[in-house]
Amino acid sequence: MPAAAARPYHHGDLRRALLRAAVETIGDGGPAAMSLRAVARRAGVSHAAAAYHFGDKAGLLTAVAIEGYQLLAGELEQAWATHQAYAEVGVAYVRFAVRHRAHFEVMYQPELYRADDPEVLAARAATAVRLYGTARPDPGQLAVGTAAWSLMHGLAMLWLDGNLPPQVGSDPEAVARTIAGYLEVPPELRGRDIRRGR
Amino acid sequence: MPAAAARPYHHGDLRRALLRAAVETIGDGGPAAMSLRAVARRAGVSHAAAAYHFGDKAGLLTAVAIEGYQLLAGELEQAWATHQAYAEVGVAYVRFAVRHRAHFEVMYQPELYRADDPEVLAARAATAVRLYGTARPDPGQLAVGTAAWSLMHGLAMLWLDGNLPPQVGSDPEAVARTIAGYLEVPPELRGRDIRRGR
DNA sequence: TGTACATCAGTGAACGCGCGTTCACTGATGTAC
DNA sequence: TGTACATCAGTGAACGCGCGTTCACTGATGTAC
Repeated sequence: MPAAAARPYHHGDLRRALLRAAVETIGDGGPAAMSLRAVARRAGVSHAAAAYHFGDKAGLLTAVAIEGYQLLAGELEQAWATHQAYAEVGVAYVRFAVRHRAHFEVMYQPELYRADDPEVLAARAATAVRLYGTARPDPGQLAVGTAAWSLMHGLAMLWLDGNLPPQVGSDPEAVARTIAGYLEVPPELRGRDIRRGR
Repeated sequence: MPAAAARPYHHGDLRRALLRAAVETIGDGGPAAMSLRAVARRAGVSHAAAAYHFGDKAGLLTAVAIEGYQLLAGELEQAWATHQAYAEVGVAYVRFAVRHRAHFEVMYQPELYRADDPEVLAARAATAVRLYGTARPDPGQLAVGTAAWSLMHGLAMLWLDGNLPPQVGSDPEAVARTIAGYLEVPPELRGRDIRRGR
């Protein structure tokens, strides 16, 4: 067992700690503010340690994107399992964007990381399945799914950028639920419509 | 009249040329790739000239944002004037994002520029009026307008990021028109509905 | 239980680079008389 | 028409900075025997 007083030479779980530090750094200043050096400073290690664990800067951002897509897929799945309502999947999407802003901002800027990484592709595909409701959408599902995704993605983006007028209020999930009601989703895709208590 | 052969010391319209060079540079590599030096190189002048005309880097990006909002407001207004259909305003929004990608990417990252600049605020307000159909939307207009804006903004973002599945095709305006059809817009806000030829 | 050795984890210094900003300057243009 | 002078537009060099990457190294851990 290492001595508890002085920091041990080996961290124990530095990779995870660096990942968290990266997310915090992005949360503070956006993806542009994330440098390997800034992340290492926050984690209290030398910047070479960050390069050691992730190879290079793109490797670290790729890890952030993978974690983000996995988190998002999980939350969308849980929303559907809990509510059985398509609208609530959209609400969960917006909630994820607001609560995990750093992940979200990285995920949707593929030029920041290695978007063709197998783990990225797999995690992103898992997200798409939840958004379209199926792995192989027919044309109708594709159109509705793209509309729903666009609706929630747009709200998330406009919200995060602070571009919406102040009158829309301060509760992004409520806004998401409201505007989801303006989308004509065919009943067979809709699920149990909790807005009307059915 | 200056000699046509050798480049004259005075450019004539260097400010405009630098602005165009900035847009081209952002178009090539995204906002992160835009530096005063890269822009000046592209315009064929010293980088100090760029600082002279715009004060600093944020000043140049502010100019890009202003131009973008003015262009967008003009195109939305023209779309309404031409089609008298709310859906076509949305299509014009997506078209603008695709055709003026560089402007669009800067506009919606307010931390890149001086978002509180009076010209920015004015041009952005002009855009908002076109999106909401009125300068002072009532709650219903606000909700529908936010839904429509989110829908088109989300499509534009997902399209530009390359995040949509390939099955949606290669014509963003057609996709915009399709998904606009899934939005329940009250008839009094809708305008002449060109989808049904009325 | 001990010992040699391989491997893993993290360090610290060095490198070259592009950057934003500043500043004294010079070339060109406009204007007052 | 000319001349002096102010102002505008653009230059080139210099500065200090943070960055990503590389590399020889060292401390710590695990393993074979």
